[in-house]
Amino acid sequence: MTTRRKPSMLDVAKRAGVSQTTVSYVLSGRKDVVIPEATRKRIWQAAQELGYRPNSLARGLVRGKTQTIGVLMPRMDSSFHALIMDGIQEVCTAQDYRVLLADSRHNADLEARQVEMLLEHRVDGIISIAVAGEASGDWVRLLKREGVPLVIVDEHTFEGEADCVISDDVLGARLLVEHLIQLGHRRIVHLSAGTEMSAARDRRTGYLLALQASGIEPREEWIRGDSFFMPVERIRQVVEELLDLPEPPTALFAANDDLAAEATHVARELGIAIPAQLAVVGYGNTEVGRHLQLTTVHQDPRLMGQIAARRLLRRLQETEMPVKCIVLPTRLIVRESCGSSLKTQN
Amino acid sequence: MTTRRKPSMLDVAKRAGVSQTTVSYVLSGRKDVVIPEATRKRIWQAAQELGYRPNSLARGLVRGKTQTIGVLMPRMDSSFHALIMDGIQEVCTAQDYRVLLADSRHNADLEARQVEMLLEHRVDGIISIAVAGEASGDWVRLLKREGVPLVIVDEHTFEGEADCVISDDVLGARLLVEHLIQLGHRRIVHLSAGTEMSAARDRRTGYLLALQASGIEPREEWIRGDSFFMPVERIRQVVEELLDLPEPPTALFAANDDLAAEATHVARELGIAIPAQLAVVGYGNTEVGRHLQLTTVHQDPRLMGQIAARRLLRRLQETEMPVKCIVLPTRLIVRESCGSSLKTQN
DNA sequence: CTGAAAGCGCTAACAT
DNA sequence: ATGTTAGCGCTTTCAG
Repeated sequence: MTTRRKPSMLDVAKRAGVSQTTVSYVLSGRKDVVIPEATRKRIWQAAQELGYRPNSLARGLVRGKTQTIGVLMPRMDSSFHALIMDGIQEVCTAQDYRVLLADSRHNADLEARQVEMLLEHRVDGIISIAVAGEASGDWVRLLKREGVPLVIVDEHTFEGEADCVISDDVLGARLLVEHLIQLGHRRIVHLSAGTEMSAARDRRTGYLLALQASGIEPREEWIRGDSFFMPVERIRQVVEELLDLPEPPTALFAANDDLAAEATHVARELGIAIPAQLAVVGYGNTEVGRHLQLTTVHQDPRLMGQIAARRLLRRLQETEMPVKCIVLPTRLIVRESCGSSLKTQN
Repeated sequence: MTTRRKPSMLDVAKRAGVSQTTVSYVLSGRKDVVIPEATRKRIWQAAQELGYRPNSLARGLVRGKTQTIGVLMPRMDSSFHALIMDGIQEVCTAQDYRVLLADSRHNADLEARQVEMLLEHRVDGIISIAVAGEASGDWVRLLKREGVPLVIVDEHTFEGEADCVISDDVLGARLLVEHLIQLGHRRIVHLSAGTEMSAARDRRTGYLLALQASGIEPREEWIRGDSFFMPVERIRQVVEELLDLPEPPTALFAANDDLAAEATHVARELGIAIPAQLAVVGYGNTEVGRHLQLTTVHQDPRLMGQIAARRLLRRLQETEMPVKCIVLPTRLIVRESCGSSLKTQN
């Protein structure tokens, strides 16, 4: 049995009795060349009969465009990242763009290599969900030099060098903490996600701003934690430190809902009643937060992904648009975990 | 300013004073051709200086292999899917394979088109996370005909036609329901995920098996629900039907933790105490389940993804391996939601 | 050990 | 309205 080679355009051309060019015109649906309906029919049919399948590698090679974007992210594990991806996918699938995935596994070196990989694949543009840190500036600038459009989601460190899509976390955190203050809390601690990512920094900033605006002097020991991705044991340890303070806090603001959930557990295990003895608030309005009746700030990761994808696809067309930073509004979601009697929808 | 074309291998060859062939040998690291260290050095340096970047489209075109696998899935939203993806990514990144993503958005037609898309991109193989249903058989067989390796995760409908990686859901569900029965429950209802997906069918089967083994006659009205992806309103409605039965259930087995979480909420809103008046158990051992102290069955989606990827990559090498179905073991996780006094770790 | 040459499958001037 | 032709950037016999 001879393994039959995959049919090429030339095969289709022969069978339809036309040139390869005509086949190309018809099959790639060019509207600018006029080709009689009869010819088109013959070609489609020949392609059908042969089981012809276009080769996008060849097409990409000659066109210099691949209809593919690269998506770079630390890992595909948190639901926040997954939902951003879902938004990106939704837009890309609808606009017939493909998505090539690349993860950095939270490693700056790998991140840089993955960018190279995406470039070798000649992606038309890149969306990066967060970045590994300052070091990422190297490849951000590389992309700019090479003219490869880039949109960064949930990180504004490189604002001005690339488009970005973020949510207004300074304000969000501030609203949250002001709410706690209004409820009478004065000793409010912050389970932070460190200073590497802008989202984490912004939330800490909003926290400090709220305290200061109310004349509460923030204490150094009130802020602990260094990443959204601390291992569970580390989170628990940090929470314990926070709760074991000589003057124990009456409220805890966690940098996201997952951290808040973990804090809730630790507190419960320590016999601390929530919200009676400790108010806990999170950030992000995730499923976990909903199930735990956590007061939080709403974020819409899927929407962030959609907006980022739309922005990128648009920039693929209009190359000269000025770079901008799209800031999504935030809003407070009050639930039981902070002991407030006020209720909002959802 | 002249826009300089991207440097090609030929440019590197000229600069290094060798032929393109030699450059190709050196840059693609072929061990079988002997090339003096001096020449290699010159070539590497020339490439460096020119900022040469290989073009994987061209390479893929001539090689007929792309070092890329396609991953097909309904949507990138549930954390279950995200974790499977994470496992796949981990293995692929480590083995220097790329991942091209394709989602079907829960639509059989789109799914078939996405398979075509992946084929047009000449992916070396495909992993499908679940499938849209019976109709997917068409493309499953297409891939087989075309010799494109396929691994299906969390679905064994096409067992025998493609490799698959699933968990032992019949047993898992059975263990869960038997546990409830041991606790004294007799009226146990099932919030089902329908019959389209094998995982959903298997859990229902395990449920029925457990009842029958204990001489409990399952009633038709005890089983409600038709998908893992019902909108929240639909879930709530179904749960209410289940709880409103003339003879109300004392226990509810939900097809996964998310459904169980939703059921928990509905029950609470109805003033039903959990676990005192209603035991609730889920499936999957997700974060949500953990936070809600849900009794459940452990699954490891990341591991499923890793195994699927390893299997696929291996099959890319050894083409003739017989197709098999890899079944992962399950185990019960007892927590508070079922009112059991027994505790297991985590 | 290195090079010349023939494609891989497709597109896009440029004819006709 | 369709065909001719020249690549896109790379790999791979086959010669030397």
